[in-house]
Amino acid sequence: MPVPGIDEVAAAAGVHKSTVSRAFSRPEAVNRQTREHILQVAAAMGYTMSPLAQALRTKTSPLVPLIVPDITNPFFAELAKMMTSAAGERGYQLVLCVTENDAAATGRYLQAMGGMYAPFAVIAPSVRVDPAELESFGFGGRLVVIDRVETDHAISTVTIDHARGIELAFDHLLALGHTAIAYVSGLAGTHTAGDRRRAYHSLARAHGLQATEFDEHIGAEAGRHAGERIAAMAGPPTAVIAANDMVAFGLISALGARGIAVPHDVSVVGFDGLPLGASSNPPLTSVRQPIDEMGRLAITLAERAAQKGHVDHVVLEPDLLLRSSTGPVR
Amino acid sequence: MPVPGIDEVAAAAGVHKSTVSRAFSRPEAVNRQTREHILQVAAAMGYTMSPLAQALRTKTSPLVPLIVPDITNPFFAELAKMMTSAAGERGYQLVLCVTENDAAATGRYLQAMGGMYAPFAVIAPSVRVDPAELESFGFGGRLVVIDRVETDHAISTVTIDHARGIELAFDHLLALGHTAIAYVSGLAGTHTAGDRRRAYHSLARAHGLQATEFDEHIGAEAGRHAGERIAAMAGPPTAVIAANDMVAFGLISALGARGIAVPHDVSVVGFDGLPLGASSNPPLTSVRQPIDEMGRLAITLAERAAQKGHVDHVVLEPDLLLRSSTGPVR
DNA sequence: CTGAAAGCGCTTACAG
DNA sequence: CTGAAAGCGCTTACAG
Repeated sequence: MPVPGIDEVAAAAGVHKSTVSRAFSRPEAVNRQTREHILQVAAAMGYTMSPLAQALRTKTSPLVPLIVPDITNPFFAELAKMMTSAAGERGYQLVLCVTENDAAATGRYLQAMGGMYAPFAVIAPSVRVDPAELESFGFGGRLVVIDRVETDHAISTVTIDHARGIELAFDHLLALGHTAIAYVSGLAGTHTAGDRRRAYHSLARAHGLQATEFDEHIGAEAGRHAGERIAAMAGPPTAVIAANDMVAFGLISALGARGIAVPHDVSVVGFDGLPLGASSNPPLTSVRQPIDEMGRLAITLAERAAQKGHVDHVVLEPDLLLRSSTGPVR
Repeated sequence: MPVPGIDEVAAAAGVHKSTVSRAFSRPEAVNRQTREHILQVAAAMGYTMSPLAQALRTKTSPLVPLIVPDITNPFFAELAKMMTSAAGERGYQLVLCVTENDAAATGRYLQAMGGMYAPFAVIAPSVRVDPAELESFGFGGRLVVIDRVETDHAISTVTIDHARGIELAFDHLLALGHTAIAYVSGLAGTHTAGDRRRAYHSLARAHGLQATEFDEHIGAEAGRHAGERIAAMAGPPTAVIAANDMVAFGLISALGARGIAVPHDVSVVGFDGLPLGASSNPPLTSVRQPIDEMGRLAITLAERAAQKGHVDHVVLEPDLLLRSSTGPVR
């Protein structure tokens, strides 16, 4: 049997379709008995409203796009998971859009989702976004990006205090007696990337320590590459801060392959605090981002931007997740 | 300026909106000059067709749902990535639906996507799927599941030969001289899970070896738990086959925490062949599933089911990805 | 090849 | 509280 439409339900219930419509969408606007009868008839027929027709007519839909560069990156997977439930709790339906680092894809997704009457969008970029360009895709300021943005543009943002995160890692290593602390970059060109490495360099300077940065490749491969370089050094660092957990995994892997044990020979701290780090060898000490809270806030800010035109920039505090990849210098 | 509609474009181009519609949707049905003029005018106005209105009118859309239990699981993330491009190449738009292991969510997603006129759906289940129930959600046989299905139901499937995969791992370990080979389960109750563990047991029997199975918890936690148990054993196995890579990671982590080195003290082989395994410590030897091909095939089978009602069951061959987590028995 | 009309499945002022 | 009508933005036989 084919799916029944609103007219068939109306006929079966002996009312006009506008009454059926109201019974579903504005229940308080219809007589209780009528409504219950309609709902019963509808349920018996297996009727559900067409979200398509509703969206077309009302020019709004519950679909909210989350645009991420790569779902295979556990950080974004975690973010997607958290935001799916955050969105669901507020009556939205998250739709995950993956750009695969295609520069034009963000615009296409925004355009497409605008056509679906998405009320707003959230973007976790892989490269620095141009707010002016972003605004041109029909969402105006009904956008929140999970990164800083260039200027004081009308786009809300949620980030963590990256400098504070790096400081947490640095201080932890200092307290363990380390003075030869290196940094492995390996993030694409977001503000996030810049903020973290800048924080590392100014911390090194402030403590009168030599800064050693490894900055080739992206992600786990950056870590692996740095591991090879470190293994070949005459006076290698005794501790390394990785720009994120994936970088740290790659680093530890490459070090291990060359007989350098973590944390025995070198301490490593990651950044992100992914659950995956609890199952790495050794379990990874890492600066934790409150991903759940970031996701929740992104939805809240986006709603506020859409409804009242507010633009906010909220900065959350990271904390240090102590596991087993760091130890005293020896 | 608000987004222009088809009528405004028609007016600006001096034609009827049906001609504009044709210029976009059936270009060969309109005079070349007229068409080019329309397209130009439309482009100048920034016009794009409403996918919503199109879907409502034609009762078809390019949206195809991929339903997965957990996007945080790298296997599903990998699958989602591969299928996004496979779908894109064929003119579809993948929409990722995450159930979070909520049993009723699959039905809800199917229902919702049916309402969006999705042409078909693909499901990567976390528990054994009931084909009869699945068919009740409006997709009929326009469904492919990535797992075996119970009976010879009218639902297409794509899987790999799990028994062969386990055999590959087992033979590799045997060749390395291992005779005390354990198995860590830790998958939810799909056919995939059952096929793998059955294969292990029958291989052990066939070779006259003792079967030792650890079967508590799910995913990385199952691995960690097994690691603790193994560390406490009087005569521990010298090699372990993990039901998937996440289980293997957890296992190696727990073993490492107790001073048991892989592969020096025990060899470990995973299952899935995730890219992540290249950055683990040590890099993980694993039975690789051809995820890319599985994704591509899922789309193909689904199309065939939707268009011609064909149902297929294709079984792909895994291979062994040799990395560094296995070594000769000592 | 192009236009006029009907209709996809809903919602929402407007009457009553 | 309920019904009748118009309309969201398209497509597609049907005429011409």
